[in-house]
Amino acid sequence: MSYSGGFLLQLTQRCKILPNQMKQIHSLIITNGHLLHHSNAPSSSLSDQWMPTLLYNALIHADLIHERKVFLFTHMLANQAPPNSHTFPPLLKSSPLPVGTTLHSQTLKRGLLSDPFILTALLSLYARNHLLPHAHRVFEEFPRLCIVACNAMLSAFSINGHMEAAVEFLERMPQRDVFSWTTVVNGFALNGNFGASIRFFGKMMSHEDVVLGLVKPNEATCASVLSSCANLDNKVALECGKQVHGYVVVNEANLGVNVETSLIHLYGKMGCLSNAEKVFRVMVVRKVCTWNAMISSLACHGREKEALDMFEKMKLHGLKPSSITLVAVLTACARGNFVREGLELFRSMWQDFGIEPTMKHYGCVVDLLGRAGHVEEAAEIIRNMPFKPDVSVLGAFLGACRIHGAIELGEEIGKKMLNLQRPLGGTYVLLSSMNAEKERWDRASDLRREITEAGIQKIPAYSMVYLT
DNA sequence: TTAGGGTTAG
Repeated sequence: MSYSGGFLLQLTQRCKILPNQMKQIHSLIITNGHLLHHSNAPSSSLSDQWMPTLLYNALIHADLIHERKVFLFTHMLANQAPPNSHTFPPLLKSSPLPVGTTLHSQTLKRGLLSDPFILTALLSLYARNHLLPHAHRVFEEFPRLCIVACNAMLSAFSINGHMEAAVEFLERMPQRDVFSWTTVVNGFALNGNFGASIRFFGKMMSHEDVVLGLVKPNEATCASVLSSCANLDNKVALECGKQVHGYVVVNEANLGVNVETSLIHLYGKMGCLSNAEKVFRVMVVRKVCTWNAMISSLACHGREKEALDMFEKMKLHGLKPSSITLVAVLTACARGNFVREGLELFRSMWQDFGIEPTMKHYGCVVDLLGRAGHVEEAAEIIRNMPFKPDVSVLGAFLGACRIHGAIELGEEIGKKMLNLQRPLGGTYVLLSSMNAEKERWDRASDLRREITEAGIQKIPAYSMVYLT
């Protein structure tokens, strides 16, 4: 088996090969008596046995697709190019658990298991597959403690929800860098404890690491804490977010696209649309997620038409909408009563953008039809879904049934919802209210009684007005 | 000297 020059060239073009790597590849080809002129050069063949470990490593590192990395790895073994400590980390990083464990034994067999880069990659492999004890065992294998290994261990605790252990570990580390602190700030957020994430950021800022100038929060830290502020959804968090915004403006030459996107998300979610727009307008680089944040902010605050205009603009900028963009745009359609546009978009999203509708998209389109009074069509969508609807989809439908008095359909779906998961007080209340509105008092009070009998607590709803 | 740890949108 052999590589042709054309294949090699294709591979190197697809991968991000550095100039000096390219020179190495080129010189290899020349020393083998073959010359590459241009892309459609006659396919000169290059025997694999001349491709040394270094070249395979460069290709494995550069390739974006895991399967191709594995292909190159097996190719390398078949051609007696011995893998070394540089070969495994990029492979392990993209490996699912079964492949990763095989590679683990390969490193053991080849005597590479004391290499810190390989150990870090193994630690992360087990951590992201929720095998914390395995990760910890790998951590103990490190011949020398280093800060990167500690940070990987911090991340392992965070991913697996052991935040107390993470904090304790961080406090006992001989030294911490900005990665250490960011990992924990983000860890709390990962586990849904946004308040703790913000408080921990505060702790970081008053810790001697920062006070003495040993550590300085960077874009990742700020993006992470801003996202926690947005998710916490209260006035204190908005104020905290504004402080972070101020900090970044004073301390950095430019904010960076991730911080800017988090700011748009924060301001947009809190209803400060003018602030969100101000950030958006002056941005130099905008990513798909930036547009997503702006579109959903507009969609959720009564500016549905502008959200749709923004979507058009995004496409004009040559960006490819993501699954989340479609959720935001469909939300805008549902709330703005753009039924035709929404349905068209939903039906063509696969064809136009290659995006498969998920539960969220179904939820949006059921909401879209339901709000507009097309209850039967909404039911039809649910019946034809390729997977089982969850409470969000059924809930949107039930809401529509209530608004439009479709009591029979509502009862049917309501029952499904009650069977689907642990009974939710809200579902009973909604069903009961629907019956009450139709003056079916017996059924309404039965449902109310079922709530008490099942020992379900309905969390009282509340509204709040912030004074600015 | 081609390598390891933390980043935003629903």
